[in-house]
Amino acid sequence: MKKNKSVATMQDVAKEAKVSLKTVSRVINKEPNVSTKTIEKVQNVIDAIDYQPNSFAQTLARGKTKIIGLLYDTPSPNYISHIMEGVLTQCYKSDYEVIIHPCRFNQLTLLRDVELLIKRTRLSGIITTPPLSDIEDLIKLFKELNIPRVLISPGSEEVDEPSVKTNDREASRQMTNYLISKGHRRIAFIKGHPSHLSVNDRAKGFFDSLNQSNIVCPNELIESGLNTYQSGMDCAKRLLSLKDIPTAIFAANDEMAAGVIKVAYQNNLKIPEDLSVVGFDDTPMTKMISPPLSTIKQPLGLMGEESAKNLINQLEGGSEERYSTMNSTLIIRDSVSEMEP
Amino acid sequence: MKKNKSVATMQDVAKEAKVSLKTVSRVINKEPNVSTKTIEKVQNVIDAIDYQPNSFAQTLARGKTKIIGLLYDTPSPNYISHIMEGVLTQCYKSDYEVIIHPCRFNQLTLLRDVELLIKRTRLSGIITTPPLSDIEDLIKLFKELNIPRVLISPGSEEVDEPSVKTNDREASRQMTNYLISKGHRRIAFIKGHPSHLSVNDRAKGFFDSLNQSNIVCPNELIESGLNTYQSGMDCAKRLLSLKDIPTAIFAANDEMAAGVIKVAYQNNLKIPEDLSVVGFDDTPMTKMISPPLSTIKQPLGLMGEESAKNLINQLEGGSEERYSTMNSTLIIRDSVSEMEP
DNA sequence: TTGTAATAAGACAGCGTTGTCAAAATAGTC
DNA sequence: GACTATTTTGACAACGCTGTCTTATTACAA
Repeated sequence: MKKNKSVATMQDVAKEAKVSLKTVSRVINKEPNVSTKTIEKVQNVIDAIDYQPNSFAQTLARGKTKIIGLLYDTPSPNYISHIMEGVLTQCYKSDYEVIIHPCRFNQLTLLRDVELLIKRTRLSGIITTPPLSDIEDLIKLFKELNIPRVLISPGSEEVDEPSVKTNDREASRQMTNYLISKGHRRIAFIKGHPSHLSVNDRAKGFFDSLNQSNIVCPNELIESGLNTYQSGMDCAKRLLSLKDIPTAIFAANDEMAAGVIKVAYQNNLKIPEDLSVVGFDDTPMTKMISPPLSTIKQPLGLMGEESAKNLINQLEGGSEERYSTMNSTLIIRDSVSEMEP
Repeated sequence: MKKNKSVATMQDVAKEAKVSLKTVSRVINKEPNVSTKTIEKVQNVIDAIDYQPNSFAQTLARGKTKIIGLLYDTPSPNYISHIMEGVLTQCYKSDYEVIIHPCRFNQLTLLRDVELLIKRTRLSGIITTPPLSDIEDLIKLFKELNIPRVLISPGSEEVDEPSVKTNDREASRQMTNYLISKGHRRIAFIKGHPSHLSVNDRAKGFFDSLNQSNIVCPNELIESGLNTYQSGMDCAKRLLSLKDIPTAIFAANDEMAAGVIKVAYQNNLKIPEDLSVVGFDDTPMTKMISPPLSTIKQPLGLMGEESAKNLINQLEGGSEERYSTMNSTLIIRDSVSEMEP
């Protein structure tokens, strides 16, 4: 424990600036009641010796951490990396650390696992991504531990929890409107994984639009997939073997839409001439398949930022909105054709 | 600072088990010279009150952290999320925290930024991903700060730094061999971004194979892209407007390969009948485009694990290999045709 | 049994901050 | 100029753990 070449400490600053430890502390934390002269003096020393406060000592002394946990469960790489980027950006600004924690949705130990994480790392707040945002037991745990939290895209319409949502239902409605405006009337929908509630909001928007236009959708046109490429193919196979196939298929995510396109080609259907297809998520591959897929884009980075903002706000006692809704937008490419009248 | 309902502390354990603080500490850290009876007694109390050591106090007292920084610069979501997964898995096992830090490759402040990160969070070790692994100034900084590190896929052949590499050159050679075995002789190659050195190892393997088979590759068949879909298209446009177009195109990554396929279709070429295409990376979209793309897969998760293992080993004074090489493997799908003899 | 070595347990001082409270300096008033 | 307010600074004890050094206990031999 020699202090030979180790990092500069508050002591060093205090000694050099000829003030007390506490005064240095005040300057660092921008506490009031320090004369500008002193601030300047101390700040100069800090800059000169490139002093950085030891966050562990700070944390210990303060009795609370500045760490946010981001919980996720094998989402698409695209999803998590953009959300993460947003969370990191915001936390960096506000001087919070982020701990990324992969969970397994249907693992028995999930709850214990998360509880340990919280206790072990003294997380000050938590952000969850789907499908974790819909696990009631998890939310109950948060409540019990009394830990501030923000849920990203929880599925159920009325959660009484701080959350960041997107207007997916509305975006779906618009997309369906768009299909209708192009003359489509026989439109199929492929729902997402049953336990991903938020993905299933998308179906609601689809029906909203149909109802609005008084279009009746026969049951045979509603399929239920598992969010995967393969399941998209499976659903498409069924849809395209109907006697009267749909003129357009709306898949609840891009991967399934890609599966649809694959099967369509196998059935010698041209896209969009013989079949229009749209997806949801605007994953990078949508630009690379043929034809480029029309889809809906969530502002993932912003959602990440917003949830961190919301959480930090809770932690620092602000009183802003607990809920926020962000806009998903239609991305129109070349996978939808105008129907002949 | 009441100790009202806060978390259990070592004091609590010590009092309850009727031993000294130090003894509890010994049990927790599995230090020697504690009787089994005492261990059991203490452990029981720990379990009973669900005590979790305060890592901040530990860190402060120990004088060193157990935190690993993972530096990345806007790689593909697929790449970073899999690497991250591996790093997290390994660190979790060894009880290290991970801080993910996005950097900007060509940002002026990069060095200062990283230096601050290290000082501020007292990182005990660092893992870098490409292209950061190739920034000499960055590595110089690490050396100056004397911080343990592992570079993932550094480009230059002989780095004297702990690193985790893949045998991309060999895999490229094999892929090229495969093309040759299918009867292709006029094969084009699209190189990657010039500053991503590791991506350019892939070109070397290509030439290795050609040389081995005594095939001469005219300059017009070598293009240089930027790792993006768009640049793949640009290169393809040039290649496919040659008088004598290649029968196969090997792109240094999947995105560029997808661009090639796009342009090929625009030129009314069938794939693989009229043109064979292969990529590199096995990104998820390779399965979803038509035809499914033959490519090469890096064991990203394992690479992440391996780098964390390597780093932790350095930190804990082990003496294992500083370098490791992992195997990338050919993934054969349907984008290559057998040439007529 | 006594003496000695080995083993087990404890006392206590940090680690680098911040919070509390008291003291000093300054400003403001009559 | 003396006397309050007010603002600015400082002393000192936490925070919860680990390292060092001591002391107590046990094991073993003679």
